[in-house]
Amino acid sequence: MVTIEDVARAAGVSRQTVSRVINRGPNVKAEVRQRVEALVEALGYVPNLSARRMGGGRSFLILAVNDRARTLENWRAGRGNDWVDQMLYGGMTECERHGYHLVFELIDTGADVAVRQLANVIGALRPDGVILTPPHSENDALVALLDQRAIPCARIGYRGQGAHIDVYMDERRAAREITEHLLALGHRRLGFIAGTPSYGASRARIEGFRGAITSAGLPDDAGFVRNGDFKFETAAGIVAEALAQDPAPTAIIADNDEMAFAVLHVADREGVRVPDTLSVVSFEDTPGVRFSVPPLSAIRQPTAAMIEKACERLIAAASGEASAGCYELPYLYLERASIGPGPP
Amino acid sequence: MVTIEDVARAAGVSRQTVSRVINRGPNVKAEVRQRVEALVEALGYVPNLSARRMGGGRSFLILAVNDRARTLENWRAGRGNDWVDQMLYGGMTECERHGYHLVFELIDTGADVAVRQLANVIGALRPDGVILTPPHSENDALVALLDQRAIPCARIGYRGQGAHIDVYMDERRAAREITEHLLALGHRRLGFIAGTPSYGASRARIEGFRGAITSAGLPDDAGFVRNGDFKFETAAGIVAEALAQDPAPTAIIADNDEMAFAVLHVADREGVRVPDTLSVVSFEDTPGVRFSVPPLSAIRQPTAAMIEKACERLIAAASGEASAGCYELPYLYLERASIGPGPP
DNA sequence: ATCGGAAATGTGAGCGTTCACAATGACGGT
DNA sequence: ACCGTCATTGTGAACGCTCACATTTCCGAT
Repeated sequence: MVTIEDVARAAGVSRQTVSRVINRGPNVKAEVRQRVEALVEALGYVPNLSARRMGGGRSFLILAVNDRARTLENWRAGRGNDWVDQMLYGGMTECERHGYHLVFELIDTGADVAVRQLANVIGALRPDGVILTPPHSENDALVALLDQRAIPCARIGYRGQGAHIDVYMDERRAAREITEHLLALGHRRLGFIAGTPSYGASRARIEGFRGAITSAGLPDDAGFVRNGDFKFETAAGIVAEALAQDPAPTAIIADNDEMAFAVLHVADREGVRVPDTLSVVSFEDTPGVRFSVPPLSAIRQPTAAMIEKACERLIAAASGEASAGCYELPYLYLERASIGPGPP
Repeated sequence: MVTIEDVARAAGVSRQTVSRVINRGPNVKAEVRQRVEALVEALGYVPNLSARRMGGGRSFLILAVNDRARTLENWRAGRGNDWVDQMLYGGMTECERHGYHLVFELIDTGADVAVRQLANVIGALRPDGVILTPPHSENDALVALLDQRAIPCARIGYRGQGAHIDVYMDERRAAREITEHLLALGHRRLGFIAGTPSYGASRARIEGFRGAITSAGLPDDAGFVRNGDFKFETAAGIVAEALAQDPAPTAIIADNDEMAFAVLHVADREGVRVPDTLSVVSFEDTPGVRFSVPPLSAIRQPTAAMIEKACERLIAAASGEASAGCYELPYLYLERASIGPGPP
């Protein structure tokens, strides 16, 4: 393999000058820079990342951390992992732009285990930045560890005090807006099937849902909230019960696609037409929703964009820029056939 | 950060002895080994991968290469990327088991570009092994580059001469078996909507499909083949035309889910009931198929298992074991409601 | 011509490992 | 007690880069 020394020799300069050229450092004569660049190209020289890291302390690696249980569960269930997929998309694209590489790892949820596992990974890899996704983004012990090791950290789906890089969307506003949208369509009896309360975004959405109902001057029982667990079966039970009420809800918001599918399924079984007598909206928008019958309207987290932003800020941080801050990204609302006007 | 030297000092041994312990080398007294291991744990020592790579030539990195166009297209279309997702699952799980890390990269399709891009990535990362997925697994220039750099390489979905690590499933047999299954159900008029002919697996499946028809003693026109492009629209056109034939096919096999969805869509539009008068099978099985109406029967590539196997063999190769060879993995056939008996 | 200072370039050291080899220790056989 | 052998441990050097600093070159002002 050709090293920096080979290029230096060929160009008749010292390795440090070649190093300056690669790193776009100042104080290199234009003529020399060109000559070196040509040689780099001609010899096919590619700087060795390990050596760069040894010499200069930068690894050109960004570590993206996901929750093991949640990720594996999706995989094992054959359910796919759109979140992971979107992360990869946003992360890789941005990393590539800056000559960085993305390494994806899973760590467990428990506080102690998580810290130990993260310590191991950053010890081995020495990434220039770490992306924490829910629920790890809410784990202060992990953030403390990274702070102590002076590794910049970006939290996804979490809004802190501005001392770190926080990238998120406004879950509450999204829930509020979609609820207002349904109210404007004439719905007066709404249901929200939430996920587990431990899920921060879920709590925020419930707030938004309730807020919209209250602000519209409607009685509290115009909108009911039930906690599911993101699973089909549980949600199906909740839906069956809800549809049996009198008056029955004319619109249901589900916290994720699987539960929204349960709504469609039960509605079909009970002879309730969607969207004619029941409107359905989901808070996830995995690829499958386009093929459900009818296709689901959904609010989608800007996952790829969030990870892209996180990478961008982390790389900036590694380059010495000040980059902490709170970055709110807009969500997408994708209206499809599962939503329609309320009762006359 | 604590280094090997710190551990050595604390244990009262030399760094080389600590190195032997970490690498499970021979010739270390049990008592010393224990003492060192305890200290490693106590001090939280984690070997620095960059330094390891500098000293010993091993990077503990596996590089997984995917096709950029195909991957990005899926992402941009909001279609998700089950393949990538499955790769990650199988790859990470296996890498983690051996203290390895998986790095995922995209490269373009053209021969020259691909070689240049791969050269850049392996130059920077110096991975201990590279996984090539279709269509790169069929690109000899890439394999030659890796051979020249002495980096072990695993090809997914391709069967070579045994000089490399090839991991694949028998596409032809899968197609043959599903066709035979349809014939056994009484279908006598079958259609195969293939992808683009440049896709090797697609060609193999066509062979299997035709083989089954012929072996059953049926005339060639009992099974027709049409080339689509994996896209909904094109497939929809093909299906509309096919269903208008007399006699119309009673079973259609599609090369991927999107085209299978097109079959369902057109059938519904034309008033053809699935599975009553038309059976549908897909060759992909992304998560969404479970939610289609009716759910699609499908043959699924053992993607995660293939990548897992590839990683396992690559890591073995990096550890000095002989590991080249051809590894055929079993596919899965998932029968769902889209398939039924043929006409009486 | 001379000098000062900035721009351009070069030099030694060090990053944390492993390698190849050297040195020491232990143990059994004579 | 002594030697050979093997097991165990230690020692420089090297890997390919960047850092901090030293040196040289250049240019305009005196």
